[in-house]
Amino acid sequence: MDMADVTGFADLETQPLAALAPRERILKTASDLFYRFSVHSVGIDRIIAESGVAKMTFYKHFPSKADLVATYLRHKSALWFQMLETATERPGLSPSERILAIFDALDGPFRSPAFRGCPFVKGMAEFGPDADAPDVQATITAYFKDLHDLVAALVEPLGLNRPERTVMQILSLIQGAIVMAQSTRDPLVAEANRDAAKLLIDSAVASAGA
Amino acid sequence: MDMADVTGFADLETQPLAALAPRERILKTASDLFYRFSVHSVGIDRIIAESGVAKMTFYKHFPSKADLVATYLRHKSALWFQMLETATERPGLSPSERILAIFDALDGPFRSPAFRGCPFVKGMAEFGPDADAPDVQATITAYFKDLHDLVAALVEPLGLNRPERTVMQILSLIQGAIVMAQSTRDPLVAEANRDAAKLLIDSAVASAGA
DNA sequence: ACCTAGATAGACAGATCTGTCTGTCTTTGC
DNA sequence: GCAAAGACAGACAGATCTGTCTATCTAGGT
Repeated sequence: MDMADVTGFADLETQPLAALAPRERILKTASDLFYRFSVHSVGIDRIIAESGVAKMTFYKHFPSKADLVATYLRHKSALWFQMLETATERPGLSPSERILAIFDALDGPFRSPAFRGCPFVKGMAEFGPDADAPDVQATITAYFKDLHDLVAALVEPLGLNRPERTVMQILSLIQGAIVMAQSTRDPLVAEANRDAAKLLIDSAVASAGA
Repeated sequence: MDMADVTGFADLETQPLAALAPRERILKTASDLFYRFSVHSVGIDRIIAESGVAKMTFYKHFPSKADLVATYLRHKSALWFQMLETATERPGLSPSERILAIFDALDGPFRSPAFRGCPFVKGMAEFGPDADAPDVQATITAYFKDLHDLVAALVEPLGLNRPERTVMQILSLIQGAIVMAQSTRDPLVAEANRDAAKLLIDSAVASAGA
């Protein structure tokens, strides 16, 4: 699936800020600030100022802050799944290796000093089920469903007896790795959890073959 | 370690709200609201109103909101470690079973409709390394260190070759379970991760014995 | 050259947030 | 029964937040 068609963000990550069109400049600035400081800590005025845009221009492109937040999360989701798909769809990998490729892909981000954890776990913290922001909540819910479906699709070819159980364990190792990478900055988290996942998969495959 | 001495919260969880002294009433109200809606979403005025306390009384007991937030987190930490210690120190458990007891202890909270994830992961989301709230950040950092130390102490008697690696994997399964329990409400997360932990532990013990 | 669409700067309204202050009432110890 | 300490209600200040509005400027298409 080509996310660029859906989001229209193009290569927003590599362009210099000043060269971007207003809408992309706003989104990139907001994305950086939201991820770094949390959504509630960053006001519209700051995003306006740092993206060098007029207030009316902002509200022309994003009808409300909630709208910008939802767009920010969809943007993060698109980039993240793009990375995951690149890693897992590499040709020549066995079904098991495709799953483990997720943990290899995590290693780079974990080592980045800008890494601040999972935007969607952070999103749940700020916009939980009791919040009043349906768009944002729907985006977060969709992310977790999509990640589940991706892992489920990778587990399916293993032909396990209880695939959902293994899917849940793999997802736990992924989410757990992200939390651990954020709280301790230990660079070995990704590798340690990769090995844990391998053990789980091998064991599940072995008992399915019996 | 007796947390009650350190925190002085006593049995704040079971008393009816009106019977509590002002300080405890404030803390219980704030704790519920912060956990449910996030810290930044709940203003002092709301805490004042719902705890039925005067504003001056509030500021007499808590010099600032940041102070209340740090106290809230220390309170949550104390309760959580109390539960963990009760579960893991039960007599008659083998070293491995003590570790697995953590996942058994998670099962109850996961099934509670009031469950909203880990207060400290949420805390990191709102008060990350770039925030300006040293007390709160220190409390969060201390929590992750304490949890690490608790698991490390449980892993130590297993006599593994690379205990830190197993500690990290166990911690990942714990944090991952919490994230998964919050995002999906699947009641089987705790059990699935308990089994994953058992596999990891047995495998690590086996290769240490060799 | 002109006209239109969109960007710019910045004032403004209304709500909300933290924290301070005043003055009255209630409770408690002696 | 009384004095002292603490809790009460609520106004207030100053900052900040989202979102609206006006009025000017700039860039492109024809």
